[in-house]
Amino acid sequence: MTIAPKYDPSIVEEKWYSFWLEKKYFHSEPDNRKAYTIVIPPPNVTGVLHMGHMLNNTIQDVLIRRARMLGFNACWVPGTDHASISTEAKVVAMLKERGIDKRDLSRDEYLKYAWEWKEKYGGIILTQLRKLGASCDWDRTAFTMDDIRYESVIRVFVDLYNKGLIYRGVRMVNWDPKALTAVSDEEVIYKESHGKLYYLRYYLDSEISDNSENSGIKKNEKGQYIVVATTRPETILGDTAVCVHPEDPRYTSLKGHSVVIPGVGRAVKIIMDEYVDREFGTGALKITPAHDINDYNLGLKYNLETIDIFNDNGTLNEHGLQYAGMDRFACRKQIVKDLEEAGLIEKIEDYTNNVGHSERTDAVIEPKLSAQWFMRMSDVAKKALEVVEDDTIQFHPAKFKNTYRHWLENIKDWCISRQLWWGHRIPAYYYEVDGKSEVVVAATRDEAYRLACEKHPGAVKNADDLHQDEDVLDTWFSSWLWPISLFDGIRNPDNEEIKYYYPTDTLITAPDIIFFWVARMIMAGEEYRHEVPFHHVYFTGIVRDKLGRKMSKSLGNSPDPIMLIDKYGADGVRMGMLLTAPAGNDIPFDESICEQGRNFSNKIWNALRLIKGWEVSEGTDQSNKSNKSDKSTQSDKSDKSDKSPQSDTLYNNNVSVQWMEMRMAQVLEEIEKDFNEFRLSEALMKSYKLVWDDFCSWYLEMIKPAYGTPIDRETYEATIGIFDRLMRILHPFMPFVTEEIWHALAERPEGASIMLQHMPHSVFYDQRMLDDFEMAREIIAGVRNLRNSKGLSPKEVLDLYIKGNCPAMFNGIICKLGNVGKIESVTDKVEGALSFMVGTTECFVPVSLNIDKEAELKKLNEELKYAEGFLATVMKKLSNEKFVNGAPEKVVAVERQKKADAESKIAALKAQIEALG
RNA sequence: GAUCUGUUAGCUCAGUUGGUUUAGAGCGCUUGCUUGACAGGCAAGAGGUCAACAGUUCAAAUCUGUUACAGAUCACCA
Repeated sequence: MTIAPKYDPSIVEEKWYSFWLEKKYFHSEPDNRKAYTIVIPPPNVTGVLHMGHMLNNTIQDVLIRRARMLGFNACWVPGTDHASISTEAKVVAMLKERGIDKRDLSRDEYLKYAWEWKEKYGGIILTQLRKLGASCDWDRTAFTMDDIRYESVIRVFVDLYNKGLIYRGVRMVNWDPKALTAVSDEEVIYKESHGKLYYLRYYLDSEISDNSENSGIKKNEKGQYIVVATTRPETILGDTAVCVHPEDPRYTSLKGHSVVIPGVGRAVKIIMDEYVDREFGTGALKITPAHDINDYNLGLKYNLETIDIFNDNGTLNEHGLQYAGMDRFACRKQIVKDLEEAGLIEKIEDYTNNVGHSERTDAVIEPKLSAQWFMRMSDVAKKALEVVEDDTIQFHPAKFKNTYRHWLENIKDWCISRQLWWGHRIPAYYYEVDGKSEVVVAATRDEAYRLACEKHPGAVKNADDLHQDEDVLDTWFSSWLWPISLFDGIRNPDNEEIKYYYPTDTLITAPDIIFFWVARMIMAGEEYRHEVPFHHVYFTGIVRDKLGRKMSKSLGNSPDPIMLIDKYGADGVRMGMLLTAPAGNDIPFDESICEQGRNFSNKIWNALRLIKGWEVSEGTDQSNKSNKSDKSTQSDKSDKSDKSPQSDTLYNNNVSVQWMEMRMAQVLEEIEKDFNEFRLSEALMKSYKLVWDDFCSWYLEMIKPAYGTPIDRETYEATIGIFDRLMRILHPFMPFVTEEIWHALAERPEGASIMLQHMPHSVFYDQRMLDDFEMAREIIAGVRNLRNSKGLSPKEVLDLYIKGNCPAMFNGIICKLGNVGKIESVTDKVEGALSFMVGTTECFVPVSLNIDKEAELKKLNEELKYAEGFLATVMKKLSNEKFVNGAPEKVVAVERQKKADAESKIAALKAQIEALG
């Protein structure tokens, strides 16, 4: 049988993924096992797979595969969200390509195109996830706008409206002039931008006498004026007042006067309010109630006129005078030019401030007054905070609790309406009564009609006369129901599935949507299930490039994940991503870590090749295989005789198997702990080392038969069994290569899969034996080091004399791996031999070549210096009376042992130095 | 500006209620290997005054305070 020397993931991955799909091994139905549920953070339909998805979904797959192997009924539900704003942009672009203008379409016609687009491109990410090995229950694939989810959203809206938690009102909202919709506070990203601060001259409409020295009133040939600083000179068109601080001596004389808006000619009142910061600019503030939230509030307080100067798309409307029709930024340029020419600008300074941008379109947000729907947050926020504070929901890492708390304690009402067509249309219906608009909210038009008739009998003739709200709901208003609506828990709160799968177990997501999504899911869970939606939230980091920059399309610094998979295999990429990704830490991504993953697959592959290449001998003589190995300890070196186990292969193999079993149990214990604490990268690293270091580098070398000789069946079987379990441990991380190896290790029944096997559990292990092996390992390393540093050939057989404690159990293994001819215990040091120490044990290796005395002395003196330094730190403690009396007995005893060991080591080193010198 | 979190080897990170032979891992680096599984490999090795200072303690990478730097979240004054 020949196996290719290099592992080729491409064929293997294709093969096993189809196998899993065909057997429906990812599918889950409620049964009598405990459920372990994960709902995917729905990627939006406009996206393609990026590195963030790779990380996020790899983690989900690891957790779900592990849960499945631990005996849970694991269910990972995939899906996508409709992303109203982003999709709108895509669909409009598609229409444009076909020569269609959105404005020429009716709502229904437009939606037909939108669905067409969604059907065609909306599933790309989910398809790509299959290449990653994601074990999602694809039969459950959901979409935020499919029937169940759509209806759930509408019902929730109606319910919250009836509970008084949803209201409609005219407020200052964040307007996205590109998407032509309002967005929520969370969808505004403030970016530092370099602008100008313009100092404008507002002339007084009438002369006043103010002779005070520090008056803010200036004068030139055209008259008296005050200076107002602004970053947005175009908004003067909407000014309806100028405000100064009532206690600002510069402006006290202005009380009751008016000033003229430069270039506009309209006179506006001077108002006095403490809101103004006297230190900033000139201490005089122009008030534009229609375009600034603070100005708006002042407008309400002083009953100012509100002049909206913008159209929805950011151009100026009829209030923009000669600038009407211009874009707001073009207008700014022009108005500055005009004012300058008119001598109305005092000065212009460079200025840096933060400007809000739309998260989706990057357009500069325009504060705008408009009628929108809002959800009251204060009560739901309180509950959502509680369950995180008391750890009913645990965040990993926990530091995100702070961020979460801060947001919830300062929460504002959520603007949930969007002026778009693609989405869940708000179920509010309007009609007129005596010229006044009335509204009813109901899940269906018929129901709305019934309500309207009840409220105002005779006002509406038939259902078709009701006018439904044109707006749709924020996409997050559907995502926040995801853990519930996926199992139809809104429409059918008592159905089997919701009761079985909810609450879900772990949510894996990026920290940047902690408010958008995590917090709101918790609110929805409390509101509709009176139960949290998940018990753990695992926050991943952000994938960055080597230079620490975020990966983005515009920078072009993001590798194509599918290309990476083609190059390194899905297992390799999965491992690469996870190795450097402790929870919440950013990942400086470098392709080379995927290479490490690929190399690991290859290493496992080659271990298989080795084992499969062995000839197995039947019916071996078992004479030397008594159970003495179990009792083998340091003390039994005396019963070593001519029949020593040093050359007894069966004995050595038996010891090796025992050691490997215990080592595996020990590491499993640590891995289990890591998983409980969501330390996935640690768990992976430990698994990696268990396979590569302990299994490949040590265990396989220990039992490897000499060339051309067979291995005994018992050891062979044990090795297959160990390999089998190692693959199971690794399977959640590297599903493909482990499935392939697992099948190659033994004949499996038709349809068998590693993904359905039980995860090995830690069992009892003998720490003493593991410690003894550590010592043997150090002795082997010592011998190898001697060869290396002295230029001795690995082929030259050396003898080893040991003075001091040394467990004999591993002597045969030391001989094999160190190429040692014999090991003898001595009571005196051996003359003319090279030496090294392991702990307090001295090892001597006689060699034929001349010993470089000087080099030896140098090495010994360095060791001596270290040992003496060490002893000094120990003595410092022991000579401190307070330590000896104050520290626990155990700690003092350890220090005493350290002292004794150090002293014996120093003595041995000194003796060796003396012998040389 | 406010709050929070960090700072440990060249890089990325562990280090759990202070004490376990004067700090661990992976990668990288250095040296030597055509070793009958694997150069996508093997063996060995070097590398850190735990950001700085002060304090608490018998004992500090670990607890407290100050400073410096970095990051995150929120807010934002024209």
